[in-house]
Amino acid sequence: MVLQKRLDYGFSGFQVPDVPRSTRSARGRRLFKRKVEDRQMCAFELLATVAGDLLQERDSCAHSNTSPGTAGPVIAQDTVKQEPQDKEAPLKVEPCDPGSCDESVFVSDGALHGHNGNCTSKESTHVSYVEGFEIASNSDFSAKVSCAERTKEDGNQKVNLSCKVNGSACNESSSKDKFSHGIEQRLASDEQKMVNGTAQDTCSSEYVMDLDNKPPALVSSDSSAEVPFSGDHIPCSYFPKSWDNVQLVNKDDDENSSECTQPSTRTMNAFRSLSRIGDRRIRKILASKYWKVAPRLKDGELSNSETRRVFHNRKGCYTRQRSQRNSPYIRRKLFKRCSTSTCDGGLSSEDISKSLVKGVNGDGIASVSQASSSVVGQEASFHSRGSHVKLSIKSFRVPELFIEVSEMETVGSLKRAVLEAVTAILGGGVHVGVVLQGKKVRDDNKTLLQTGISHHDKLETLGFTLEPTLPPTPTTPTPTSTPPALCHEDPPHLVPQEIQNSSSSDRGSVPPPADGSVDKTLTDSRALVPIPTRVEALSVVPLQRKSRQSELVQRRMRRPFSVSEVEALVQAVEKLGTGRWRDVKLCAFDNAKHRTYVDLKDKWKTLVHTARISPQQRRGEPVPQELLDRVLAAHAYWAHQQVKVQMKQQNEQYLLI
DNA sequence: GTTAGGG
DNA sequence: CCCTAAC
Repeated sequence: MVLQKRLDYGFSGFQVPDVPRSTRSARGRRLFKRKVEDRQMCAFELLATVAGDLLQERDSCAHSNTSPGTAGPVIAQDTVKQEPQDKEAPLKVEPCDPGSCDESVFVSDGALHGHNGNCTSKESTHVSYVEGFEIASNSDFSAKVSCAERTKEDGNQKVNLSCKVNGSACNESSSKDKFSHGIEQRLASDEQKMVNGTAQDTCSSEYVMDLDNKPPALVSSDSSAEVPFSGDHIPCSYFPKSWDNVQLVNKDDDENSSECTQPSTRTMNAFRSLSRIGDRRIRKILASKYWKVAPRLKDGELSNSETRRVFHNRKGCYTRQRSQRNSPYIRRKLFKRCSTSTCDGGLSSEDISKSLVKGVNGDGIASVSQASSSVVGQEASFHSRGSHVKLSIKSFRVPELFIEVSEMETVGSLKRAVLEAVTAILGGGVHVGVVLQGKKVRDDNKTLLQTGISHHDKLETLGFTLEPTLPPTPTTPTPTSTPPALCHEDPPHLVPQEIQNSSSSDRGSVPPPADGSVDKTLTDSRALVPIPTRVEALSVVPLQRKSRQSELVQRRMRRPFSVSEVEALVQAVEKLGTGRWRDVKLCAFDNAKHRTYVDLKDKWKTLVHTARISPQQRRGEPVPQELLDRVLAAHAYWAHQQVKVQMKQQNEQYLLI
């Protein structure tokens, strides 16, 4: 039995066929490839690793998952049951509106919170989706439940979301009712939009329904049957509210998930296990140097009231978030680091104002809005002492990365490809832009107040962008006429200001943060860390990882040689000759950190080439012909010298022999 | 780390 | 300007 599972991880467009690899047909592979190609895949190690492991686990279960006695996409109610492993009360999920969910049901997750997913259902016919989940704590339910059904007309999935969730672990009945009611309300409100075909726009932190053209219940009892893509994929459009609260289930689940003794058990265990894997991966990533990881919460650390607040917050932000395009973004709890420079009022992290950053458009803009949807219980209090604008950036829109994988590639290859794509971007510099009311704030020297960012102003229109360090308007110092230091004239330290100014932009380095208060705030907060962003699609082919990766790595800023630099180079080469580029560098460009000896060598190469072509063919800032003549002369001279040296050496060797 | 050369 | 083989 292959269960339709749907795990959203905050990325859109990542699809994995729900079929054991061994049974994946050629058609399936083609479909998969097409899917991968059609939908721009987003890249994150998180995504790759999670998805890959999901596949592996799912496959491992699917292999032993045949239930020959079962016909059609039906899972008996009892098969969905999960044997509780802990003493916690089982999570109970049931459809509240059988009429609208007659062919579909529910699935719930409880695994992430330490529940064991003891799910029961009424009138269930098949498990359709695990729609997502909120990871809150192990003391309260937070499963997200959805129903899906196949429309009889066109086979499209119509989504009926009228499910009732009862978290039996939640002892407070009012809380339960509130939660259930909230779920119902929210799901019901979305149902209409879903059916109306706006589901693609429902990429929200709550859930995303993907109106796939595939029927949801291509669930076959025969795992050997060709079920290349049973409408199942891992759209990865959902990102749990707070990865920090993702809790690992107990380690015994590893064994349970591998046992796969019962279809439902297998599935649920697999799901739980997969979720945990995702968590593990997520944690791994979040623990990387690119993230500021908020303190982990231990199991049970969240009280029920906190959980309820989480839910409430979810509800609060839902309507905003669901309006987002189905675009990848990542939700992340980011505690603002309270440093003396940013929190001179002595505010603790609890004082951090609460804002929600969300992905907005294709430009990778994350906008900040005051919202009561703080991920984990941060209070929405603008502690505006000293008129500080306090922002808590919780998410950034993730740029789309196009991952091209051969259909013959393994999931591992895919993972590596995605990883490299991400690494390539993260390895380079990313700087932060500020968008206010849709306009990019370019003046870094303005104060927040002057820009219109203050604690008085509403911050809904404030957004941030993460951009490659390639500056659209380079702040490269304009070349001056002052020639660089020359080895035979000036001491190396007397390098023109032009070069010295450029010295801070060495290869791979991020331009220093602007002194503008906007950027200062952001950089000081350390909340804006290089989440990969790039507007253009990026592609990676696993088989050509190296070359592809090279395209992805942040390129150095292009810094055309000024005439004065050329003159310095020519002069140095005239003296030192070609082939001693390190000496040339030390002699004439010692303080020009952005000019490596390789650069000088390359420049000489281009100078020689330029001197040999007609002036009409030359581009860029014209180099005086006099300099070019000297280039040719020096080049010829040193070439001749080199020949002479070689001849001499050959003669010596000949004489020795 | 440098140099040389292809891309 | 990048990459890398060769040293």
